[in-house]
Amino acid sequence: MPELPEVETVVRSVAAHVTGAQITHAEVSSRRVTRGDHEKTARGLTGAIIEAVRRHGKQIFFELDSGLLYVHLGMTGKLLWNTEPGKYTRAELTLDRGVLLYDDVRQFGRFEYFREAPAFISTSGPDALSVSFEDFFSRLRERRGPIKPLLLNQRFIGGVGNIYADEALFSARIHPRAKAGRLSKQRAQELYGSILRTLKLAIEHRGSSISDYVDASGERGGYQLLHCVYGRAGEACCRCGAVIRRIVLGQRGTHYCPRCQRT
DNA sequence: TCAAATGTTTGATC
DNA sequence: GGATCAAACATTTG
Repeated sequence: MPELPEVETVVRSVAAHVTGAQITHAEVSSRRVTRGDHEKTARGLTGAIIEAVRRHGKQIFFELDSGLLYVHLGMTGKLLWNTEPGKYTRAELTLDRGVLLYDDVRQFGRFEYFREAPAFISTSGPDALSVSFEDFFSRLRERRGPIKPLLLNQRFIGGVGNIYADEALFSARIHPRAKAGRLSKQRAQELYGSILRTLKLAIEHRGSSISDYVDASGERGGYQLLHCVYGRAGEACCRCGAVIRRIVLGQRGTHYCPRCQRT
């Protein structure tokens, strides 16, 4: 479900409620989102104090006074503050000042306690909002494949998902099949700037709500109204009027303007 | 009934 | 060894 702007919005709304709170009780029912050991997560969280909530790419870290809670929303995960648990509630944390739920229909997400930061965290690439152009460009040049799937690769940069990859490529006028390593420095600069601008603007609009994304307070985002290509196949390009096309690239639906975007 | 959905991991293949 | 690609995961919705 969520990409960097949605995760950032969730983190901000959750952090405002839970920073400094103590977890008095933890119910964790899903073995899937805890990768097998839901009891470990429930035990580790009980009694812990939440010192901070951070985001790296699409990953969320609740820093505790002992250990950490790692949350990845996957496709359908939600963190909800002070709402009633439902059919898809996978974890319920009772805090000294309210209740935090983890809901996840498809259970592609994760909600897991670790005493020490696990190794897989360091395999994630630099956050899309923090990576420097030099780093971005030098690693871009090593890649021979198409640019779109590379932007979705979280080891390349963290945080860009299917919506914002398509929107950023449109903004930079780059075709999703363009070879990553063949982009000129100038076009790479254009892309880098487009990624940052697109993500920051989406954060200002509190993310994109395509189907059911909501932040911790149940609020929908507004950025979907500003999408130029994502979900607009068959409609007119807002820049040139050509018909927006949808193809499948790297197993993901990919939307682009065949006239504006060059390889 | 089929296709598609804001994502990642795994295993095969180049 | 690395990059790339398809399949798998589970469920809903059109």
